[in-house]
Amino acid sequence: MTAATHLVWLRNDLRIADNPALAAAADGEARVVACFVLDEHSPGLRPLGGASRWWLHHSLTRLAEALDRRGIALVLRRGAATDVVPALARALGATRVDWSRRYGGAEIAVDKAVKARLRQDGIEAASHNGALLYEPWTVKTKTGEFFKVFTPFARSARAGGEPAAPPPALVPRPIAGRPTVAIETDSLDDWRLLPRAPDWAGGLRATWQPGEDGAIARLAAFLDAGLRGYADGRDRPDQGFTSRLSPHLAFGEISPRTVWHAAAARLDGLGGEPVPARDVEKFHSELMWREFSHHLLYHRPDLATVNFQPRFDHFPWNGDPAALARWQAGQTGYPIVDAGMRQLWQTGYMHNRVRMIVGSLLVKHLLIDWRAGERWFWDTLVDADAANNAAGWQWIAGSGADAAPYFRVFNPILQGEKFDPDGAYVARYVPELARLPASVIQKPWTASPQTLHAAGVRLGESYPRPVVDHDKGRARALAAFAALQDA
DNA sequence: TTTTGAGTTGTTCGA
DNA sequence: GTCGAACAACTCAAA
Repeated sequence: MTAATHLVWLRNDLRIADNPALAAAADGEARVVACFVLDEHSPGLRPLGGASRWWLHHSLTRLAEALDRRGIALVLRRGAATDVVPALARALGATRVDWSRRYGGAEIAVDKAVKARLRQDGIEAASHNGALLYEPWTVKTKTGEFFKVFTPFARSARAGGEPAAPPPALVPRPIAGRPTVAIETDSLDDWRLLPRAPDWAGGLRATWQPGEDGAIARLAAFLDAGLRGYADGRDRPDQGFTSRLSPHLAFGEISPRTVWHAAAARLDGLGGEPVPARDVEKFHSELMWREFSHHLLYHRPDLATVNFQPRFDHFPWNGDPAALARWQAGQTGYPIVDAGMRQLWQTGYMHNRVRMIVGSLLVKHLLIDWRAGERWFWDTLVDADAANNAAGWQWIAGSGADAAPYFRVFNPILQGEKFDPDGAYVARYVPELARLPASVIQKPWTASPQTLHAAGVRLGESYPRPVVDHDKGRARALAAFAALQDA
């Protein structure tokens, strides 16, 4: 008598530990087969950006190795998931399929269709919570609505119960669990996820270790070196207080509850020096922002393309392509902005504080539609996440939930002086300014000719003048946004 | 139903 | 340099 087969369909949960879908599939005597489907065919699914494709290649490579050590094969397939997953389940003779839930509109539609097809075929199908601390539909206001303000959302979610502790690690399965028949799988190289001609991924390779082991190592490094002092240090792009777990969370290489509880454990000093409660609370709050973004996306599936506040639909955006290109290239003439955009281009990542500064400049000073920024981030960020990216851009534009007042326009000079006081961040990513003294590195156009000459800076040649004067840009933005109120 | 307090991340101006 | 007020009015969420 042959053992039953369970299929686990992995998507944004590329890990072994605390993976409820994998655990459900591996529960019992059945042999387990895992699959990943590169779906570039289903309607509405957004194609992965370039940086995400690079990350996915390496994450899948690591995952295949880790699964193989547990006697589980990873099958790679390309095509519309509604066809591919049921077909694979039938070919394997699988009796059930498990997966972790996704929260975008198109993703939910695909998953529903897959579930219906499987059940038609008499195959059990079960979805699990592998990505969130709180399912979006479980957090509701007293009147049954979804929350549109962060603080009451976070309070209400936690009042319903603190995040569950992750279960103990999955017990490795014996080699006998391997499938006895050969299963066709795509070659990962054929998917061409890695850039070539040119290979622009050098900076990514130097910065990141994709995969579950990399995620665990990053968490450990953060707990030891970033959590203590996090509440204040997290705003400093020149220092190393941020967790940098975002891409690992985006691909599900580590679960949010693993991260949550690992930070909470440091309160007591377990496994290290005790950390002030304020730092742990601030970090937990950032995880709750991730929850809130998913909450918003679930209730507003078009969050990445449609203004959360409809009155923004009439906003007179100025689509100046030359200005957008300068922003993308890190040539705006505002050093903190250019440092951020170049950090993004080189490493696939940008410090959170700097994301707000560059976003504000694009939307307010340049009056460019936030969706242009959202698309650029989607393509270039290794942590590109449908919920976080869309919610973040709508927040900075003022069109989102719980958004800042329109008159809150970031001053890129002041922000640079406040959060990169020595200019170390600018010097690192805008090397042509590295020799300027800290007093002018955030505003090189104010430096004397002697200072510029001594630092080897030729304004307008080696480094541009500001794309728009701050005071003029601010005034223009306030006028445009104020008109929105009267409309 | 009405009322009330509150709301991630800022800047500028004038004292 | 530091401090408080002004910048608008609105929406949200709960009492």
